[in-house]
Amino acid sequence: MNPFFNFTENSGIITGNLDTLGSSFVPEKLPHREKEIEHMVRILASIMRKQRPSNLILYGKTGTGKTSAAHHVTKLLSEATGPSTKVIYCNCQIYDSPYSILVNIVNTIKGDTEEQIPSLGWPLDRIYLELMGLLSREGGALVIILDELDKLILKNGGDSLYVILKIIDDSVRTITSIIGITNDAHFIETLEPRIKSRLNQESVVFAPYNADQLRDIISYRLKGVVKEESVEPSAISLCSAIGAQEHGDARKALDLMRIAIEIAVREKRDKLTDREIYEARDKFDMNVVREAITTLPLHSKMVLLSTIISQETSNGQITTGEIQENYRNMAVELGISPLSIRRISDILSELQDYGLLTSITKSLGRYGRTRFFRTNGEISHYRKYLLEDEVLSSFKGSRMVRQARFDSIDQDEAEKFLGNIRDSKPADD
DNA sequence: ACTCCACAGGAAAATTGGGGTA
DNA sequence: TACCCCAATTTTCCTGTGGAGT
Repeated sequence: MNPFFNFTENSGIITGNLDTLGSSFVPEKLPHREKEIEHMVRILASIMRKQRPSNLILYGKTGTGKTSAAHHVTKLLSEATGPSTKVIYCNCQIYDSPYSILVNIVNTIKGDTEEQIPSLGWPLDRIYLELMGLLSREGGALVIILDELDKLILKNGGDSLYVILKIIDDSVRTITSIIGITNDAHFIETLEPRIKSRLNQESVVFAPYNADQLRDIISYRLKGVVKEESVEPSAISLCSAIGAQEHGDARKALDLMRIAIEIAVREKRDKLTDREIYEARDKFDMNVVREAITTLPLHSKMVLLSTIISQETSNGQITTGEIQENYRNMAVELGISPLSIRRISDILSELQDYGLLTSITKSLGRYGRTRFFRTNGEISHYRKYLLEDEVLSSFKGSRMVRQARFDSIDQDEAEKFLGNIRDSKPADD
């Protein structure tokens, strides 16, 4: 018997495609976002009158439907105007330079029928000219969706945005407009005035969903995917409650539901209850950490491993200096040339951004000012995921000895020093 | 009040490596 | 093949900083 058939036969509770619960799926309707969508439509409607609309900025936390709404509205727009309107979606976490964004725009407009330009090698102005050529040829309208716009500003100031705003001015035959999406409401304030004024934006705020709204959303998305009677109402409520706790994050709530259904199918259970939701949550949290760690570049992994090794032996928070030292030793042992101290400092900040580490900056007076780091999750999990790396797997059995930076100081002082660290309260950010 | 530690983090220079061109 | 351009990454250099010691 082919083992794969086990998975087709008993999918008792499933009646449709689970992908519709994924974050990339754009549903027909977005419950509880009617007002926001109407607002967006009203502004983009200028395109129908061959006028340039204001640029739109969508604010809201993750999983509040900003991206879905942008896709939804632009899809409606395309349907209304036909192929003369081009919509380009650009995630600024991936396309984070003027260069890569322009390449993305040009290649999307060209589509499959024309030869794409290479993602590296061409000078910026040549790509820009190419784009201008395309735009004056195509006419119509161009809507550029810039998702995670704040990441773009963070990375290289307003430069990228400036280039894109320039497209708007320079494209005479094509109406060009931007939809910026961000979860950081303050980022606009950090922009240079010349960019801020050119952005002349309308903003749409996406408030977090509450548990009731999340329940509606989940129920709506579940239609046609699973048998209605096989999902207990309390499971949906629980799922919504968890999503509501996570600042009204519909993405997380839907992800949880999807994982829960997968668990139920795999375990051949015929009902979806709270139990599956709880199991899904545990799995979800683990997966996020695992994904974050295993996809890290080698040097970042080494820095993280240095951190957890130090933390294990000192059972407290450890300083940048200690991590640096461990990292260097590790590099020597592996025969890899270490990165500079400055870079490690940045890597530590990155690890913090990923939520793998937390730090507090503390001044110890005579003993300097430094950050104290601590892992966020289970050290054993971190270690397990890190050691999956081929290069780092050689550290499996071996225990690295913490470099005692107190060798030169006497024991009392060292104790006092450690005491300080333990007593220190985490900063409230 | 002043010093000085051990860094943080900004800015600019240097390196790396893909891709085009002669 | 040698060489130029370019963006991205990393290093080098630098100034700034909070608070225990003095």
